[in-house]
Amino acid sequence: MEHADIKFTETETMKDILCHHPFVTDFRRDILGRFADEVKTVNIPKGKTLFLQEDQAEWFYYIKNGWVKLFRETQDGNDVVLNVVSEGYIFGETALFEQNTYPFSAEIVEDATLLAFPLLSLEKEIGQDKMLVLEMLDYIGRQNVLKDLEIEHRTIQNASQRIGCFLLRLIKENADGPVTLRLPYDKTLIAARLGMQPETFSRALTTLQKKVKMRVKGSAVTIENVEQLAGFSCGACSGLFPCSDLRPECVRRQKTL
Amino acid sequence: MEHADIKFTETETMKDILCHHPFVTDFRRDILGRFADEVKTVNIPKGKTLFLQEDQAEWFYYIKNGWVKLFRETQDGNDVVLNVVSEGYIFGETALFEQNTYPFSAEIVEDATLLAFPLLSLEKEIGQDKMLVLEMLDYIGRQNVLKDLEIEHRTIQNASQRIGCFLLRLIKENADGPVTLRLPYDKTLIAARLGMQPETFSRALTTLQKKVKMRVKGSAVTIENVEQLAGFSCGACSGLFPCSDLRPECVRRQKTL
DNA sequence: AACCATCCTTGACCAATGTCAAAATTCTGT
DNA sequence: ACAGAATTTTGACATTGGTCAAGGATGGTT
Repeated sequence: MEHADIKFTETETMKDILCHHPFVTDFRRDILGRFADEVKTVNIPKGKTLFLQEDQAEWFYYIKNGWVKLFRETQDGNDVVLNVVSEGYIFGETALFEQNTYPFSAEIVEDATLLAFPLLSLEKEIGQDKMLVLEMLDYIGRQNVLKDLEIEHRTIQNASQRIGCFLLRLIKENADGPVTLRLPYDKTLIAARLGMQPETFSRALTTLQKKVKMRVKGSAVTIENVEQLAGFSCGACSGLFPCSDLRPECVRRQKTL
Repeated sequence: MEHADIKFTETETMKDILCHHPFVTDFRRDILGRFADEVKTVNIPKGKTLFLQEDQAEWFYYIKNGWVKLFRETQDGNDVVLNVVSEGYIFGETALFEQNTYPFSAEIVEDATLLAFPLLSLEKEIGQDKMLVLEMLDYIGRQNVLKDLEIEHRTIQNASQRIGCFLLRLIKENADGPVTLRLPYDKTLIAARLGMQPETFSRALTTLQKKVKMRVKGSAVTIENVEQLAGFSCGACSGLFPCSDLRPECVRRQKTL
């Protein structure tokens, strides 16, 4: 694996971008002023490794667009994909709790534009800005709840149900009729994201099409009846569809601490 | 399931207890003064349900002793055990990030003594005490990393490896020779904690005894060679034995934000 | 000690997923 | 449109873990 050859560009529309981000939106947008000077925009092509687990951590990242695989490698050489994240997600900031080393590796899996913030600045700001700490606490607290959900999914949902659940969470709007969507990255990676082998994914997807009204053609998926799919997948989950949120990791909660 | 008939007792040695707790130790012990008035000690027998997922959350808890099962029930009636936690663990505080409803259920699985803190006080103090927020951020941040580890375990370790990993984390000291320990709660529950059926647990434990030098007699387990067990289990993990810490969820990190 | 309830183990069988190899399909650049 | 690479699917089979039912073991109570 090859480390990313990161190209730093101007900070340009930093504020515009960040002002739409859940992590710092809603109140205290002015904090951005302090960060903006130190933020770098980086464009990274598919396939590059951003950092490896245990690396000394200098930056944390905000995803402007693209997809990033967060994963770990076991002693005996297997990969475990913890999550594959996109626009609006922040990662790498938990290095602050782990002696400034990243607790997982990160690889770009679809060409991405990231904003890189120095961890040192975050640490400094956290010590000084009460609102920022609260934002951060809120963000990480909700990540926590989502990770419990992930544990739940990997424990009791079978392969087809996990795929159905994955598809449901890709749906943006509350459409009544048929919904068509495009798989955001390789099927092999989706399989890994869901904790299964590519072959199992392929077969389970076929099974799914026999159980619920839907069609798959390449990376295009048409779900005829969202409710039916939800019935199939969400029965093996403690939550009801639509889950707390369609892209829960990227959305701020309403309440303010 | 029956709700706990909580008996409130005097706050007695509150400070003594809390001053040894990672959550509030190290600096700002004086914060306890403010909490101590509102803390209740509760003794709850095995089998009682403390709260259910989605319940309106009033309290968060610190475990003084005993064991508590944190779990969820799926739509179709299955239980998923997220964790089984004991002395030193804090739970229920994430309700703050979920509109004050608990994101999982909690049941006492071994007679427990808990300290109950009002969530309202926590919320209030968080808004006022910068150090407390930092402590909390640190605590929740490390929980986050541990949950990733749990996802990893449930994804790639097989049944025997998960059991071995579980046993290793029960070992308190760095013993060279044979180590004897007692399973802290029912085997059926350990199975659920590790995401497998009781029958699978039973058989996998037998398998484990064939693969590494160890003996099981009832709830007593003697591990002849800890290194060998670690070799067997930790190969399918991204970490090396001994893991970051023996009871990582209960230990403060060295560094201070 | 005898009884009961609970917990744990075992057997027989089944279902789900993983593995390995090969074929089919899709994608990319020319 | 084509060649070559990469991705995905399929087949055959192995392995793991789940299910159901029965049998032991264990612990507490009388």
